[in-house]
Amino acid sequence: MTDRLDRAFFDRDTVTVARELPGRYLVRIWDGRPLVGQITETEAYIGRCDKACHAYGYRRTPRTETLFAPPGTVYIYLIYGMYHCLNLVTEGEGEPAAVLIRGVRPVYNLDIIAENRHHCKWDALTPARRAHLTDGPGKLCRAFGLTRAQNGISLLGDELFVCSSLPRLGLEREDVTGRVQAGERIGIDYAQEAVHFPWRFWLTF
DNA sequence: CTTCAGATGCTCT
DNA sequence: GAGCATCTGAAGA
Repeated sequence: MTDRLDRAFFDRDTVTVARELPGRYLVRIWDGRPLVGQITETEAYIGRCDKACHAYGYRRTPRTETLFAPPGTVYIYLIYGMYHCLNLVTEGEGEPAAVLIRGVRPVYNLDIIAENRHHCKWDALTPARRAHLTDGPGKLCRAFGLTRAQNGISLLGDELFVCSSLPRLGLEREDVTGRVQAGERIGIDYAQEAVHFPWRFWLTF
């Protein structure tokens, strides 16, 4: 069986969830096939206390409505008019908070992932191009076919979910706790003191 | 390797 | 109308 992360995993402190997501597998069912990426980079956003969060101070607007949904809900928004960002809602219901997935490493159905990004096969990509295929929030959404059409869906459904292992695909659980680094978040210069919160986590080699 | 400009449309004031 | 949780290709070092 696949050990899929359930609501209880996401119904915890957001920074803890963000720290524990690297190394797990993001699974997107695309045209009936699983596109899989190993999560490599995350960031925590917490409405209660974080000026970088769209729902800072419990700000409730049409866009932030999804952040108030139950833990395990998918929050996707459009950024810079052309890219999407994937977030996973955390903490208790009514606490607007989420983890931004900033990067994954492609591990299964590589040809489809390459096709979605560059309209070519995986084998046609240079090592440098492979390394950067899904290493940004906008890139991975493009590669995994995620848009606002998926905003509000649940990770407990069958379109998109996160697993600790996928034995049927030969992907075992990895304990990467010793390889996770923490640092400041990216691209939030407007967020004053929150700029320095060490709420970004990434996998090292 | 690095910097830099430009793309593009939604969201909230 | 201003700004945005980004990415790309071009140009330079």
